[in-house]
Parts: sequence; C-alpha cells; structure tokens
Amino acid sequence: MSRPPHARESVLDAFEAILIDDGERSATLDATARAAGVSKGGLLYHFGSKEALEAGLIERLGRLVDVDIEAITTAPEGPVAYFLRSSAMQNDPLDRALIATSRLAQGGNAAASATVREVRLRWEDALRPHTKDATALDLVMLVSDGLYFNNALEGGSVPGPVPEGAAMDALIALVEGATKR
Amino acid sequence: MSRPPHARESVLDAFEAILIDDGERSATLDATARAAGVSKGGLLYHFGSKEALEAGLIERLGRLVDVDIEAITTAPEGPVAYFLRSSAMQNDPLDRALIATSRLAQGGNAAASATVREVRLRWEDALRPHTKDATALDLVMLVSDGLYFNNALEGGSVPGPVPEGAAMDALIALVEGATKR
DNA sequence: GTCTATATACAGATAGAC
DNA sequence: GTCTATCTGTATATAGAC
Repeated sequence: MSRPPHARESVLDAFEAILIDDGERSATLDATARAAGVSKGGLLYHFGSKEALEAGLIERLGRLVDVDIEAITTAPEGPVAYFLRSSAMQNDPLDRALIATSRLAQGGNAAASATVREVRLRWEDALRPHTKDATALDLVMLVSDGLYFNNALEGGSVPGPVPEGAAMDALIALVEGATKR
Repeated sequence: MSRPPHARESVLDAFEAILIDDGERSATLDATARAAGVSKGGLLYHFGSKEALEAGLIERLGRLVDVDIEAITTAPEGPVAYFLRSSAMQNDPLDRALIATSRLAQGGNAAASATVREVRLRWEDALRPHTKDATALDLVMLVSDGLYFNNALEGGSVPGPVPEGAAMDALIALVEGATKR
C-alpha cells in the first residue's frame, strides 16, 4: 500500500529496539518517544494509545512474514536450509520484529500471541512439502524455535550459544539428513 | 540447608505463577502479595526488595537444576530421551522456575540471564558424553530450547504445538537416531 | 511476623498551544 | 504534525502500629 510516514516507522523501530534490548517493562511510551527523537505527545499523534503502538508492531511483523514465506519457497539452497539459517539471524528486520512481538505475547498481549502462533503455522505449511513426515517437520520447527529462543534471550548483546559458520552448516546437514523428503 | 519458612515459599510460588501466566510487567509486589495471601508489607518482610524477590526465584531454579542433573545422568530410558521428554513438561517445578526466570532475564535482570545460560551449560555437560559429536549435541539442545520456547509462549493456558504422546516418542526416536553416541 | 498508611516516582493518556 | 503541561492510576519502598 502507500508507504507509511517516516515518523511512524522511526517510532516502531525504537519501540522494537527497546523491547528486544531491555524487555517489555522498559518499553514505555516515554522511553520509546525519547529513543525515536519525538515527544510523548508527538508519538501519541501517530499511535493513539499503547495498544495501537503494539498493534503497529504486530502489523509490521505480518508484512515481513509475507515476504519471508516467498523467500523460503524459492530459496536456491532449499527451503529447510534457508529457513534454519535465517532463524539464527539476529539483525534481520523480520527476526527483530518476531522477537519483539514475542515479548509482547509473553506480556499478555493476545493479538501478539495469536500472530506468533499464526506465523509458526505459515512456516510449517511452507516447509511441509519439503519434509518427509510430521515428525521430521516437528524437528525442523523445534530447531528453528530453539535458535529464536537463544537469540531472544540475549537481546542481541552477548553472543549466545547459537551455532555459526561451519557449526551451522553441520547442523543444517544433520537436520536435512534426518528430515529431507 | 535448613528448609525455608513456608510463607517465603508461598510468595515465590505466587511470583512464579504470575510471571508465567501474565508476564513480567504484571508480576508486581502488590499482585504477588495478593496471590500469596499476604500484604505487601508482609511480603517485604521476607524479601526486602523486588530485587531480593527475583534473587529468591533464581536461587530456587539453581536448587532444582542440581536435582535434575542427577536425574538426567541416571535416567533408565537414557539421558537424551529423558532430557527431551522433561523439556516438554509444563507443570514440573523445574520447568516453571526456568520459564519464570527466563522472563526475568528478558526483562533485563542480569543475574537471571547468567543463570539461564549457566543452566544450559550444565545440561550440555551432562549430555555431551551421550552424543556423538558437537553438532549432535547442538541439535539436542536446540530441540530442547524449542520445546521450552513453545511452553513459555503460551504460559500454560493454550495447548501449544509441542508434540505429545506418540508424536513425542517419534521425535525422540528421530533425534536419538541422528545424535546417539 | 504481619499489618496499614504514606512517600516518591513514573506509567498511560488528555488538552490545548504553536 | 509536534510540542508542553497536567490529570490519574499504580509501582516500589519506608515507617511504624499490632
């Protein structure tokens, strides 16, 4: 659609960053406005309430997932390898939106919970044709969840226990060997 | 050591439950005191500050992990199978303490982050002799993380996408086939 | 050991100037 | 479209009675 005003996007960026780095409790309107370089009143012009701000982030996640589903199905290295590799990315816009939305979900935001669950279902649907059975699909999804979980724990600061480089290649090979259709 | 007074434990139970069910933001001294059936002043007699309350929960997690490490190494069905099965348990005291502590970690509590990371390392150490190489160990740990992540997302209310019964048996068999020493 | 009452800070939100 | 000022609720924490 018509691209949203830049101020709105800066506010969403700031809100997302605080959620990831400092957690839900720190992601106040005040802190978000400060980080985005606007006043609280300015922020509330674009998002009429805290709930509206949260809804804005959830919407952004939805848009990014649309693009990702397309990328998964057309990835040259194959959907499973692409999916696992991208699950371990920490500064991809999609991953940031997902981790931030997970924080909202854990804070009791029902729409955020529903969206995170729905995203997971869309990924499952995209990968199902490329795994040999339901158990194999479970395995791929759980490894991906594990990679996200570890990224989410550190918030981007400390290097977590997520495999990188050759270790990630080996992991992908092992999972593909056990799951590929 | 000498078992802690019962009031302290009730307060910790209440704090843990609110963290899991409603998130960090809802886990206030007021809400915790109410759920534990004491006044805020009464709570603050046992835990002198919010930080002390959080430290109490983190300590509890440490004690429960000590017991779990012992159970993992002596499990009749084997360490990996036991470990994965127990990672999907939602109302085990250990799993509740871990999920609650993860919430604190995501809220920026450094001690909680350090403890969660340390717990993961202790599990890795216990499982390393029973997996064929580093990649296999990564796989087992990530599947376990994925199971926790899904439990943590729902907070115990909605039945999540975690495999149960025969599906869990099949998953364990698949992981063991790919990882067993 | 547990309570009530209170101090202080900060959250989300509104009103209205510019 | 963005600001300041302000209202109202609620958080953590302290003081002191019982």
